[in-house]
Amino acid sequence: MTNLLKNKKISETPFRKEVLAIFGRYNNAIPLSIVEKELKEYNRITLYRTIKIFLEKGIIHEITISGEESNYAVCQEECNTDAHHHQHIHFKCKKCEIIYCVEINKFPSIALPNYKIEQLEIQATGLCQSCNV
Amino acid sequence: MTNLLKNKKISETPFRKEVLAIFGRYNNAIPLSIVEKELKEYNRITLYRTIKIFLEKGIIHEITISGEESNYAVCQEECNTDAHHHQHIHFKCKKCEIIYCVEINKFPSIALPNYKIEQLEIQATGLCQSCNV
DNA sequence: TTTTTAAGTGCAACAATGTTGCAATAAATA
DNA sequence: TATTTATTGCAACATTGTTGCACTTAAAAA
Repeated sequence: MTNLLKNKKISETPFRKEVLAIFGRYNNAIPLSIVEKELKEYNRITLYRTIKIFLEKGIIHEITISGEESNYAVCQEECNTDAHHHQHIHFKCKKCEIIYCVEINKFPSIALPNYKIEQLEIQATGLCQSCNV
Repeated sequence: MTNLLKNKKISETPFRKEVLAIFGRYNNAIPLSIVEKELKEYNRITLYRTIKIFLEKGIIHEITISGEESNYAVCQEECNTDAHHHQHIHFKCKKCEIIYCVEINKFPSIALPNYKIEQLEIQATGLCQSCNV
C-alpha cells in the first residue's frame, strides 16, 4: 500500500499517504464524508485534488449509485484512467447501506445484436453477508 | 404519454407536460442540460422539482455513470419510487456518447454466496448500433 | 548532501448545483 | 362556480466542485 503512490508515479506526500491509509482501513467503498471524518484536519481543495488524481492514476475507483453520494474504493488490480479491470460487482446492502466490491469468478457476458459491448459494470442491491441472517 | 401524469396521480400542469414531451421526443436517455436547452424559458427550481417528482413517481429513472452528468429516461414499465422494474441495460456509446436503455430478454442472474441479491443494474459501454459499423 | 527543478498545498475567490420558506397562482375537487 | 389542495416563482441560502497564484515541500540532479 505504501509504495502504491510511487508505483503510480505520483509524489508521496504525508496527506496522500494519510488518505490512502484511510481507504486501507476499510474493506468496503466509502464516501468522501467518511474520509473527511477520519481526517483530523484537512484542506477541502487538497482533498478534492487528491481524490481526483487517485481516480486518474487508477488507485481508487468511483462507484455512483443514483441519488447517492459517490463512493470510492481502492482498485484491486491494475487499473488506469481509461480502463478499470475489475472482476467484481458493486453491491449495496439495503439494510446497513454499505457498498461492497464483491469479487466474482464467472462474470456474466451479455450480447446485444449490432452493439459492441466493451465493458460491463454491475450494481446489485439486497442484503450483504452480515445482514442476510 | 399525456395521461401518464394522471395515472401517477400528480397534477397535470403545462410545464410538466412540456418536460414530459421533451423526454418523449428522445429514444435515449438525456441529461438535464438537454431538457434545459429544449425549454424556451423555464424556472430552474421548478425544473428541479419536476425532475424530482418524476423520479419519485416512477415516470422517469436516473442513470448515473461515474464522472458524468446524470441522465434521465422515461420508465418503460410499471415503476415506483422503491422499485424500478427494468429489463434493460444502460448502454453508453464511447463514440457518440449517447446513453441508451437497451431492452434485453435474458437478463443475467448472479449468485453470491451468503448475499441476497434483490436487484441488478447493468451498465455497459462500447459502440452503439449506429456507431458500430 | 546540497542545489535545482518539478510537483503539491493553501488561500481567496468564484462557479455550478441543489434546497427551503413563503406568498402568489393555478389545478383538482366538491 | 366556489373551495381546497397542489404547484410555481422569488429570494436567499447551502453544498459541491473549480481555478489562479504564491508558497512550500518532494523528487531529481549535481
